[in-house]
Amino acid sequence: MDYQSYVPMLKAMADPNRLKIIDLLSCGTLCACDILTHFEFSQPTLSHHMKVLQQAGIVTAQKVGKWQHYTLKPAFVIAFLQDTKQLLANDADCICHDGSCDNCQDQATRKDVITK
Amino acid sequence: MDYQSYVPMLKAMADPNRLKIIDLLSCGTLCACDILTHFEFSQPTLSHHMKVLQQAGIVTAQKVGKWQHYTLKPAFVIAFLQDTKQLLANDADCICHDGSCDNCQDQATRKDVITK
DNA sequence: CTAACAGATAGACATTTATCTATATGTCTA
DNA sequence: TAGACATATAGATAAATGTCTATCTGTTAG
Repeated sequence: MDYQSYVPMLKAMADPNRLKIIDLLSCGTLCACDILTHFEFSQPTLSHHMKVLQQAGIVTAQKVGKWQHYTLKPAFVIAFLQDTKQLLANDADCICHDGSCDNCQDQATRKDVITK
Repeated sequence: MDYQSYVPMLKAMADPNRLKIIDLLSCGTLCACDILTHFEFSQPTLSHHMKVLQQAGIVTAQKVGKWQHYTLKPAFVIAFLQDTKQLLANDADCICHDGSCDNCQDQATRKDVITK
């Protein structure tokens, strides 16, 4: 599979504060000051986290007057779920390349879990 | 949502080499020496990465003679996909707690993406 | 029993990262 | 135009992390 975009997404998500930000934004667009009310850290720290999320392609920013509006990118939601399913699926994309390795067993079971 | 197990999983996955190990194991059980052939780093480094994956609940180890057999935990596959869907879903579990915030819009669209 | 092999542990080191304070930039309002 | 407000940037620092070499433990085979 292609790790080029998936790994940066995982890195950006692998921080409890940023994960909570994503959770907040899964609700919809929020400005920085609204997000900040949910945390104990400082405003520059939030600014840093938002930059990380943007660079990972998770969030977009739109300036409206004084406010910076942050939105979860639909493309991220789609890509992250697809990449995750592809990673954990034991299917034709198995790294053994031909699906014939001794380890390519229990495919049906794994697929059940992933597609349901 | 509950970040207690999800964040450590994300942390463990957010390294390109460990992600490749997970990809390899999504094929099925492998011993350490087999995994090592796919990488440039040293044996102690692999040992370190496998420990991280175990502590995150992603992988189980079983010693068979000299060999350590590593397997992707089915519970991880299930939990990680569920947590991911719950995080990215814009549903009743929205952090606003009552689904009534101004931002709770476009729910139908997001849900389409996640459940299909 | 000894040597070879698989893997784990210890400790060091360079890099990354999450955070802070101080300050700068940009925007609105009185 | 001045001041208040929202956000970004700069620079510092402590902690975490990925990697290495050296060494240790445990298992198998001769």
